[in-house]
Amino acid sequence: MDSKLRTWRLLPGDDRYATAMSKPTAAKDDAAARIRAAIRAIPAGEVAGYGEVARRAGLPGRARLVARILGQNEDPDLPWHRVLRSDGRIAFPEGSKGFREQGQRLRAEGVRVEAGRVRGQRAAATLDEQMWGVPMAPPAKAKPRRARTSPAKHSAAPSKAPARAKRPG
DNA sequence: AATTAGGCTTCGG
DNA sequence: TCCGAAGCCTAAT
Repeated sequence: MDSKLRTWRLLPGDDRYATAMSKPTAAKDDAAARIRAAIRAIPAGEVAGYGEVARRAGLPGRARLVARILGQNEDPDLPWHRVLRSDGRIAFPEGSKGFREQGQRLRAEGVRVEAGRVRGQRAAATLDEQMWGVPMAPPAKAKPRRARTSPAKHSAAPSKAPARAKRPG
């Protein structure tokens, strides 16, 4: 009864083959690995935003990828709880399992969490800020940073069809 | 192959 | 603080 079960493989010719082979698995694994590394690099008692983690991983603009990686993560040692939204709030829905756990994990490290928000450092925007605890100087405001998140469109309607506006915050 | 729904997002207004 | 729009990525149609 095992002769059939163990030997089939996905081969060229099978229509699923092209799909499987076209996936840039290596690149994705690499990105995921870097993201996890960036998260592990956040010291206990400190926090960082999704976007910041992405930046440190060399993936500017892929904040949501960070969220996705965390969602799939199975490594119990990964300090996922140190990753917050850019405004310093916990990303999970208030009252959810994850929300509570993240809050308690952070508090266990001495981080002040009030109403689902971290007080003190609003999810360090930069390495300097994380190391020094405070921005060295007012960031002026010039920050054309946002590669892929938020286009900073100051006017006019989209020339193309309105992209599906996702869930309201 | 193209499109859609959704999510641990983000920025600006 | 809340809301809308834009960009990212995956699984399901």
